[in-house]
Amino acid sequence: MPELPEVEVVRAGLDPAVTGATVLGVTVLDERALTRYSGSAAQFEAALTGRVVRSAARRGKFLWMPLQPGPDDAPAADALVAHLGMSGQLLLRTPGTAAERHERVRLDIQHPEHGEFTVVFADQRTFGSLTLDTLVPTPDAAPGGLGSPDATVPSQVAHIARDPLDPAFRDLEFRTTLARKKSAIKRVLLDQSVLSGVGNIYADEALWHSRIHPGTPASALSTRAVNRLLADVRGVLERALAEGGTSFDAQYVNVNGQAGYFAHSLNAYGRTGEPCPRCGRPIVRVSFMNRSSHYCAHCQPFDKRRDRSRPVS
DNA sequence: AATGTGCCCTGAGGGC
DNA sequence: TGCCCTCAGGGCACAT
Repeated sequence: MPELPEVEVVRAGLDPAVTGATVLGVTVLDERALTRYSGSAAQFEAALTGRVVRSAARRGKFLWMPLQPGPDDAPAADALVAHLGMSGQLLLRTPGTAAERHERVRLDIQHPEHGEFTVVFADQRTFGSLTLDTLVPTPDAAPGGLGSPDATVPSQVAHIARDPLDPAFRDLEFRTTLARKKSAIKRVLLDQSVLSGVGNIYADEALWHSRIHPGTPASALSTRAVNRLLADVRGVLERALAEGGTSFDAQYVNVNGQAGYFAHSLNAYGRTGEPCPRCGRPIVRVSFMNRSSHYCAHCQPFDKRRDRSRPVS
């Protein structure tokens, strides 16, 4: 559920507290939070303790905190990488706070000016994870992501495309890629190696704004349609960001545990059976790629002969 | 190479 | 009351 706007809210909340802070201690309460990490929980704790965080950075839905170089004998770890998965949260708490319900990892840090904080990684559905990773140069020599001081990304994030709000995102390359893709446009929007940061909610919203059926082959879209879609993707992401993200339940929150307000602004996602805000006909829901797609069959028409989605009873 | 499918996980909510 | 089912879905391993 956390997509680009939600993850960016977390990054922006984390950045002032962690930049320049020293990791005083690390506690792994549940090793499932380290599925992307090759070592043991003890190794993770040891490798991170004592390190100094340089910033909080983000590309798409991936977060990372570049670290200042550790001692020469320390294991190679250039950054702490976090992915929230579906239900992950990074919370800023005061030291000694009681454990969150689904707390998986706790970092105690000390900021040179703001004092001590506890960074809690909590995750109900355990699809999120933390890991330590090396940083590799970006092929285009542009900054690795928002909040990254240099042109590097964690190696595990290298295959993730830049997100559409990244100044180094290349619209032309995006159009070229879409022209070669025969997959449904909804699938392509969710492909983080094509563009990152868009998940099920904002894919449905952008397609609704652009009046494009989610099953339309990407290559069938005109240049004009792709440009409109990209503009609508950026529009929904920016508006959601301005409202602090989307939340349906207690799963997505900022670093202070507060929910965003964008759910009130959704036009298609989660509105099955409700009138389309544009034409008044009911929003329909189909199951597609093991996910739900919500759209207006009138405003977003499609040639059924090429429609790969199937109705949900 | 490109495309599509299945699975990891927990808790909420509906039906009976 | 409680049990079983479905749903939420990001990312990746795997199959074709």
